[in-house]
Amino acid sequence: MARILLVEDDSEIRRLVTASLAGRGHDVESTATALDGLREIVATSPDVVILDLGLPDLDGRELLRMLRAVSQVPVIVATARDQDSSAISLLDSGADDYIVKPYSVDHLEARIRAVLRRGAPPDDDRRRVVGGLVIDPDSREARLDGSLLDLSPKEFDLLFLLADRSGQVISKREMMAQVWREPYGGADRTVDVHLSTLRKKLGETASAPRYLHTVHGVGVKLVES
Amino acid sequence: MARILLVEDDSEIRRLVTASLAGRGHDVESTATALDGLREIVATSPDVVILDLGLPDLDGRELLRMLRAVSQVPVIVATARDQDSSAISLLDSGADDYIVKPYSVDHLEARIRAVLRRGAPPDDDRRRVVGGLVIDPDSREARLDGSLLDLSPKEFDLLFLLADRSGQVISKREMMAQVWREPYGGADRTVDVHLSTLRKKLGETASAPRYLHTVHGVGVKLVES
DNA sequence: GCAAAACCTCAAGATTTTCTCAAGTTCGGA
DNA sequence: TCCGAACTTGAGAAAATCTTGAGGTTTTGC
Repeated sequence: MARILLVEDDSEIRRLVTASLAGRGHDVESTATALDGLREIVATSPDVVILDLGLPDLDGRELLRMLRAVSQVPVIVATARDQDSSAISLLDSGADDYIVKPYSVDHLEARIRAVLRRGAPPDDDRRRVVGGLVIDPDSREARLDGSLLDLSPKEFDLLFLLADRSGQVISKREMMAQVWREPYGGADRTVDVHLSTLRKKLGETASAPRYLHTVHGVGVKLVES
Repeated sequence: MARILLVEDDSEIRRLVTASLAGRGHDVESTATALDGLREIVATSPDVVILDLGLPDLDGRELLRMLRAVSQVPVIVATARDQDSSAISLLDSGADDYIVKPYSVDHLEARIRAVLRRGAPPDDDRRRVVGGLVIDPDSREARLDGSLLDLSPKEFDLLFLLADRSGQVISKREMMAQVWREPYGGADRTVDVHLSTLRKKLGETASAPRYLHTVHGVGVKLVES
């Protein structure tokens, strides 16, 4: 199911956890030291890392920092109960979840599933992608070439409408109907203004468009280049 | 009734106890060595472990430590009378109860029922982790960077709702429906005020959010940074 | 090439939404 | 019953957003 790297210095625990996760169909590697762990992460890019604190060679926070410099792999930190708060505070140092020892393999596997699920794109996401544009109505985030756009509500709705039917020309009347709530007439300049601000935020102009192409006398369509 | 693992090197005792517990409807496995016992625990996740001290291959305390590293299974330690004090001291090494040999199966079964009743560890927990935020609806505890937050009921429910769908924008209407029980309208400022107190307790403000991000005209979403 | 129509953009004013404080009100337990 | 925590409500201020008017630019039709 998943490729897992266990970094744990206690060889007995390592053996047991490895065996039981492998028994559940996972592909498990393990190392006894932080440095070996780092090496392994770089070499094999596992899906999840389970990282024991209290390793002999490196402090956990230190390791996480180094790890995050080279990888985005989800990390589950395992810690003894008396180090509890320390582990939790690692969550904002780049750890994705934590588990308190002693832990059952059931719990561990639940955590693994959770972090994997978290990273994986949700089943039904309603994202729209057009060229370098990504528009996600659930988080209401729009990105252009990876960087977040700061859009107002109407701007976002408008962009999503256009992206949802990218390639098609959409009339201003239809925009008025979909984004605003006014199906009747009222060909306002309001739409124009919003299109204008959108273009500005997309880094383009009406006369040199990259995405928002005016079709004179008809409407606007969203296509790349 | 229960799935029981007996770890006992004396084959005669093993046979007898197994037979009589099985005769009372339990599902009993047994092993003769500590290492086999560990393996069996990992493989089958029994409900209770009855652990004889004085096993040939490992010291009891040692075994308990290893066992606790991988499992939360309740353990009843069985010990000969002359080792009595040693068994009691194991109680704080992770044992859940102890029984002195020779014991009757009646007594043993009473102990088994007791430890099972005392606390079946929750199968799965429904914790949500978002950055340095940990929200556990089972204990109704929320932690920020490891320290416990003092939240009122509504505040907790609100935070959990947002964390449960972190990354997604949640409308105030939906909060009203989920946290309060008023699916109809009621554009109240109540939600606003609770969000405000939440932000205060999270050590952030609306204009400089760390977790609770307002999406103007739409709602609020919980994401880190 | 010319005029009309359509379109674009700016900037100021209007509107809506949100935030927070403070003052009630309710509810449950001592 | 009384007290206190929790919740609700009201109001004003602050933000953010939306709309509108005016003027300039591009396109279309002739």
